[in-house]
Amino acid sequence: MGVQERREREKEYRKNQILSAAEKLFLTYGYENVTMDGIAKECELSKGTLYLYYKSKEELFYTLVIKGMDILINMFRESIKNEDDLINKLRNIGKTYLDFYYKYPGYFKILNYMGDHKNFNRDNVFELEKELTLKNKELWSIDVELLEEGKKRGIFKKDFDSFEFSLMIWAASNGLINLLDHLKSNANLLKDMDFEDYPFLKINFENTIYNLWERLISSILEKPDINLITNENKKES
Amino acid sequence: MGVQERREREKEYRKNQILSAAEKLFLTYGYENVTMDGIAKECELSKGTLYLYYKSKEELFYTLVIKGMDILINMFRESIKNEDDLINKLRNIGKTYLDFYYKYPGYFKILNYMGDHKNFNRDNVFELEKELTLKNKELWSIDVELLEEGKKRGIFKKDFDSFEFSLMIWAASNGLINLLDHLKSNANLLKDMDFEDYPFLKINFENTIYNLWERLISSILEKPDINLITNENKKES
Amino acid sequence: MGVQERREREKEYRKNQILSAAEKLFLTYGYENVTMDGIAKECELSKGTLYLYYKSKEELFYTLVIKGMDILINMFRESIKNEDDLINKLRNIGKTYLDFYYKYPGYFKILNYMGDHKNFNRDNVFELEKELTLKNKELWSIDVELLEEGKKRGIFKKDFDSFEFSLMIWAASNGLINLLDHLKSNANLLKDMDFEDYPFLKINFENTIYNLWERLISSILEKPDINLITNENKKES
Amino acid sequence: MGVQERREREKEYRKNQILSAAEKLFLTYGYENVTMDGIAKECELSKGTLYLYYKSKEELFYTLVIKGMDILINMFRESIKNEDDLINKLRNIGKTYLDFYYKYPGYFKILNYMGDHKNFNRDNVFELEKELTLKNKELWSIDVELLEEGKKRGIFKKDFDSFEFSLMIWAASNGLINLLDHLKSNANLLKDMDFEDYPFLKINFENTIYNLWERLISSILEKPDINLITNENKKES
DNA sequence: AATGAATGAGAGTTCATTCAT
DNA sequence: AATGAATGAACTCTCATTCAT
Repeated sequence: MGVQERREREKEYRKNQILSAAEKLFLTYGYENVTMDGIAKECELSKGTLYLYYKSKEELFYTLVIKGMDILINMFRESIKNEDDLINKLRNIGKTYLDFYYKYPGYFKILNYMGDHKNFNRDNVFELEKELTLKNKELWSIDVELLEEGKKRGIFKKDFDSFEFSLMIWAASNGLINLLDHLKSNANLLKDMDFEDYPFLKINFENTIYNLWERLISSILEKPDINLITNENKKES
Repeated sequence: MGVQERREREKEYRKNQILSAAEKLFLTYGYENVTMDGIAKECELSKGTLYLYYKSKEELFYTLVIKGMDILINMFRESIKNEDDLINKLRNIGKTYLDFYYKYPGYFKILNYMGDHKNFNRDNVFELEKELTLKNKELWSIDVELLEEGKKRGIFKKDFDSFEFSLMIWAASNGLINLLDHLKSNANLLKDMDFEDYPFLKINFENTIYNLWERLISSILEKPDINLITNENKKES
Repeated sequence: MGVQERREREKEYRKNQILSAAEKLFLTYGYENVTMDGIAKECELSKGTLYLYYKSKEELFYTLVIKGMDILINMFRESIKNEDDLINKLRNIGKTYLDFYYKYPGYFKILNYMGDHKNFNRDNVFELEKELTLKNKELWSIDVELLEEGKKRGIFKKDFDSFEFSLMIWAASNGLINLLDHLKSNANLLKDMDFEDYPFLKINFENTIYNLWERLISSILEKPDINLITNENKKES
Repeated sequence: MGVQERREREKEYRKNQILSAAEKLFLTYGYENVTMDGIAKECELSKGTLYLYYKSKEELFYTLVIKGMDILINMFRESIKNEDDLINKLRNIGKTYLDFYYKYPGYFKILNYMGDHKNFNRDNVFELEKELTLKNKELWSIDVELLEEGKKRGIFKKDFDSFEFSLMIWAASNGLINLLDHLKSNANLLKDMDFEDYPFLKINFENTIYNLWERLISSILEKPDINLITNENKKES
């Protein structure tokens, strides 16, 4: 019946309404500085209603983390589907991670420096960490396969460990984006000081992260004749 | 006179006594999982006394962050003092950051992903962020100067932005160490799953971070004939 | 007409459906450990529907107490209907109270130590206590009449107050059954201690309560030549 | 020092202050209808202070139960210390139980029909029930020993089980006192109805309970020539 | 008649901070 | 200077009841 369908839709809508409010607050203030009262006020529902849709604050946060991971994985898969060139595939992965941050800065944060599991109940931590680890492995595997294939085809050198390189490039990207985020979220603060002319406020991070990937990719090329993206041809973000 | 001096000394002693207890607890359990009661018990003073020396829990934490930064800055300075070779100086900075993590994992954490400022009072956040930014700038400047000098001497290429590169290499290192820390603190969890044979548990992180630096440094060398540290000559940690 | 009748029947059916669910839960878990959600789930109706038939959780419980009292009264009446001997009539009343406990332990409980009226609204307490008192009076009157008749017929002594004796024998029985119930519900606990061989775990309560009645009845007999039920001829429960 | 002593005394005073408030409320309204807020208000302290002296609501209640048990045991011991006659010793025990109720009605209630352990944490229930059972056994043992000695000396018949009789007389007394208490606490209610002339409002319970004991003791005497306390020589309470 | 989403007051407990001693 | 008892606001979570559909 149409009634049941509508109910289902409304239910889904509410769940999202709550999740959005939670996302906004968790990302801004961190897990322990967000209260259920706060989330209730943010989504203009009563506190009791929150518990109709999520059985605890923990579950609400947990849901957010899982959702973020799924988005990320999908974006990675999409980014290499229609690209044939091996090196470009690698590049796309790098770009995609930055894209993810731009599109979903909240999720990016939650998946990163908000990811220490506080006093979560042990079962939740276990499951959460298991899922995160599996997804991460999946993510890194994409790189590893590309690198291995490149070695076989003689595009990449053979004297490095593909998994280690994959981990390195991924972690490094993470570090850069985190820095970017930190600077962005403190931008107003920095302006209130006398830091307007500080060099890191003028950095084009998009370019910097491409730069990082180019340098690292270049370092494993059998024939490193590829032109780096330099300051001459960077895009303004 | 002597009396006042003694008083001053005793006051300093108390402040340190309290800070040591706070350090032990904050660095182990994180800001919100530590109570003033806990700190009082740890340093065997009464709760009231804590407030005689620090005006709030916030200030106590704040003091620790600053202390951590100072430690880091000093380690950086030390690491290049007695090294003449420009490239080795750069390398030393990379190594030092990892050293800092190994020696002071708690401080590393509070300077990084514990660095989201909770709901600190605005004045404290402002000052804290200001100091952090200044120290960071100081830190990056060391790199920038080395790079600029290298350019002048013809050791490094001239087509890259020194500040951007400095930021990049530092942030990338940060990302790698964070990953290392995350894996370490979840090692037991990962073993409880069926992840014992997963590749990232076997990675030598010390080597990986050197590797990262070598690749990035190599990418800016005018004559990239330097041998990378490869899997053949890595150290076991 | 037929429609209205059907409606009436359906209404009655719903009321019973709800009451049965409530009965099951209240008698098992006690008033405060039962939620309206729980009752709704148990009778497979929505929570809102409950309020269509009973105006509050209180009223639902109240209805059960009254129901329990009616069951008890009926059992008492039945127990003496077909017995001619005066002394046996008295004995039957005693037996019946134990029977009631065995058949309806939940009702026994709510009529006894669950009978402290929580924070019921004053009107309900008033009415409840009024009905309970009336029923109790009815119950005790049965004894009183038997005793008075016995006095008249010269079977019982004349130097005691019938009402006082009736009260005494009833209250004493209550105490014994309560003890039995308490021991039963803590039996597992007692076994977890080293109390398995404790004497009260081996007591045959059925026999004990008969014993009590025999002793008390015997104490008012004009010719106390009646044999007590002793350990020799007790029944196993 | 005197200071420390005073502190100790004040601490003890506070503990009692809180316990008294808790006693008053728990006994009147029952465990679940009393809130920590309520207790705090009653003893004119803040809610937080309660937790300085008792670590939970449960512990507060638990403390009350234990305290009540100790009082009761002591009263029993005292009641037979200076009495040589065996039968009088038995009588004293009966009297003492009623005394306990008159002196400490709150504790009496807590030890009886408020004694179902709600959702207490399992460890507390276990310990509580263990202590209660041990004390009860101690209490019943006094009777059992008296009865056994009486059998040996030829004062009591030999055809009954001492433990069963002890249990019976104790439980019966309990039942009577509970009834008394129930009637007392509903006396106002009963007067608001048209029950002023109801027979149970005129019962002298003190006499009734003596009466019960006399009848039961009499039923086990080898030579039952002892005069019962009758309506002629009863005391007014 | 029946639903079940929504409410909001209130539960037990924690803890940074204050202040009389 | 040092104490630690006292505070009270804030926390997460529960649940009887209401009401639009």
